[in-house]
Amino acid sequence: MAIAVASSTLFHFLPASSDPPYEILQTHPSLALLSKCKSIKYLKQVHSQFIKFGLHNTKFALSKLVEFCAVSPYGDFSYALSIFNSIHDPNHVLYNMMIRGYSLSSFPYIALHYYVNMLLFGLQPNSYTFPFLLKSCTKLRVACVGKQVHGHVFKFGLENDVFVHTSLVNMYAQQSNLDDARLVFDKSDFRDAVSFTALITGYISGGRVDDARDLFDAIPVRDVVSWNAMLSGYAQTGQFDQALNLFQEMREAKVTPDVSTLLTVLSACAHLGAIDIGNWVRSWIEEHGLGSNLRLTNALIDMYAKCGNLKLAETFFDGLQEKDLVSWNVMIGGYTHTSNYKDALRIFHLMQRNNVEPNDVTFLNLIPACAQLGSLDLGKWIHAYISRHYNDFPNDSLWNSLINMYAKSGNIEAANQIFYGMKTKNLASWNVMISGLAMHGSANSAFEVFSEMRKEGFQPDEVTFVSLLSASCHAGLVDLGRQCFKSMVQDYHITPQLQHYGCMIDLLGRAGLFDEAMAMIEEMKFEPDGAIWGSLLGACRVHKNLKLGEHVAKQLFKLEPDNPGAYVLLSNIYAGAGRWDDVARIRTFLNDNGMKKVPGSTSIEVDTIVHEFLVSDRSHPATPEIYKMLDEIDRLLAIAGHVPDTSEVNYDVDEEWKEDVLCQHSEKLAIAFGLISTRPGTTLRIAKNLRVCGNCHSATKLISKIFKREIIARDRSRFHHFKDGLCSCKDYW
DNA sequence: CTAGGGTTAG
Repeated sequence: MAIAVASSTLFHFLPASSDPPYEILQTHPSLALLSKCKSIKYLKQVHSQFIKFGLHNTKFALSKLVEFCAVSPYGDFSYALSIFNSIHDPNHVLYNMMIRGYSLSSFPYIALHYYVNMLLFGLQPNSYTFPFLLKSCTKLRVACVGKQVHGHVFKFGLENDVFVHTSLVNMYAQQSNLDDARLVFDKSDFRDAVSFTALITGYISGGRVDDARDLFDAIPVRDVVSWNAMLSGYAQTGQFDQALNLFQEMREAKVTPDVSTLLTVLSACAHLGAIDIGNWVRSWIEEHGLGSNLRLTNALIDMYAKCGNLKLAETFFDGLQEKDLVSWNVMIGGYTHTSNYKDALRIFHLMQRNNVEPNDVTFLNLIPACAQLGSLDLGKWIHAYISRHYNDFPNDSLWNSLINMYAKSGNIEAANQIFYGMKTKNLASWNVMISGLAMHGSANSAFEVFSEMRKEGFQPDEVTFVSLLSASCHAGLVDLGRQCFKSMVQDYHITPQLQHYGCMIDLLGRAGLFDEAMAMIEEMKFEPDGAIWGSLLGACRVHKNLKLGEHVAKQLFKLEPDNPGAYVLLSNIYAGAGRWDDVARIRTFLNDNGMKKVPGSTSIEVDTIVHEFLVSDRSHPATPEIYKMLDEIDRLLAIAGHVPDTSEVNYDVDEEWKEDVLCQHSEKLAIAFGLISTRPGTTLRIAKNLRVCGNCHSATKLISKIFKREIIARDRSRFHHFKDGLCSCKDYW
């Protein structure tokens, strides 16, 4: 039934009347309607009901209306104002409601104005007034106003009210005035979970998580909110293991978790890879009918993805009828975090087809995938999009990420352009630029950028030095590396970390300075990790140092018994020395233990599509044409005098087969595909997941000359820029 | 008519 909508003029200047008995009002049927109100239109109908029943000029009904309009998310503040303004003599309840409404608004100072008016009209504030007023003061963040209101609490003798007391504690805690918060807190006899939690939150935001925990342990009766506050305190400070321990205690205490609890716990599981607790949370969610909660499902997707169960993550993702931006972003991020870059791109393309607008988080997850796959076309598209949308509100991380992407895609000029075009650079911008140059073997440029960085007043950190040392390493500049390491310690007071030693040992080993490299391992305070022994083993292979190689391999096996790469490297050293029995022994060992080498794969982007090739891959639709091109390449290589070196083949097989596998290494397949699918003269950009092998390196040099193509190849650790039969690494890698 | 946590992804 449609009810005439009441205009606010109807109740202007109505004579004040005394309310009917409270009991009658409280059970009046029109009040039940108010709680069901979901829109301002419906509210006006309820208002008409009040008029119909003659309640419209009772203070009780009016304060109910004002409360709803000022506080409910479906309310309308201007409607609250017009009602309040129509009342000649508002009582303290009506004033309280206005104060409450403004305490929730973006103009909390107006609450103070109403408080002053209330006093001017001779009304006494009561125990309900101060919690609202103090909330406004909290929002205002003006310490002296809060102090004055605190004074009024004493003036009106309300300091012993639980709610007022807690509001005071909360206000001081939120204003980072922990001393006063503690003072008020300690003075009172009634410390319940609420005031404890207010103080705990203050300690947490002040970084004093352990003090917060002491308080938490002292709470007589903990409720969900106090558990959640402590849990999120641990989560905020990255102590996810502590958060999960606390959650375990919470379960033992039989406290029912709410949505906030579950969100915090799922995020902790995602960070720690704690899939068991994650599974428990999942079944809890399903048993309690929370499966349709979008935020929880997003958190579940994130948790499963970060724990490595991408399949289940995507099942939940697919099951979502209504996906929001976060759903898409966690799915893309999940794939990026677990190095499934092609899938990250796949989800993004799906997102595009569903007409969902990406945001900066989408790109922060997507750009590393482009970088890793060398997907320069998509990267350029993102760059253009970002220039359009974020130029006025620069997001440093986005630009840094783009610099990294261009550098990793071999386009150092574009990286430079963004870098020097940035209005504000942060430390990460400098670091990412220096590391990009290091990857390209441009040690000189890397050190030039470093001195610019110093001139602009930036203090390098340990990351900067990793990049500088690796630049020295890729260029084989032993003296420069030594100087840099020394300067890091003496001039910049940075204690060398394992990574810094790693770069130095790599540099020294690669230069054949094995004694110095071993001395450095002895000297450092850390136990060498797999990467260090691995780089030294690689150096032993290059310098054919069998004796040290065997020793180093032994150390590596101890650390990483399941890493087939170490065995393959040693096998290569044996093969180089012609010790085929040892090669066979290793192969048998690997086969018996079911250890498979990480398959080499190379990707190349043609017309925005990334094509990925494995060794001897025949899955590509253009396989016949690719292999035809491969034959042509081999024919021309042979004419140019290229003889494959078979010593690098890992397994003891027939010479003929060896050469065959060599010719079908993934990079050669990618290059063959690039040659047949792009116009003559186009630069080919390929990205390999492992290190480039010697054969492919010398073959690619020749290919660049024979086919007159620049080939920019990225391997696991650096770039090779092939042109006119030469490589930018000067055959040193 | 009242106070405390939570705004996800990087």
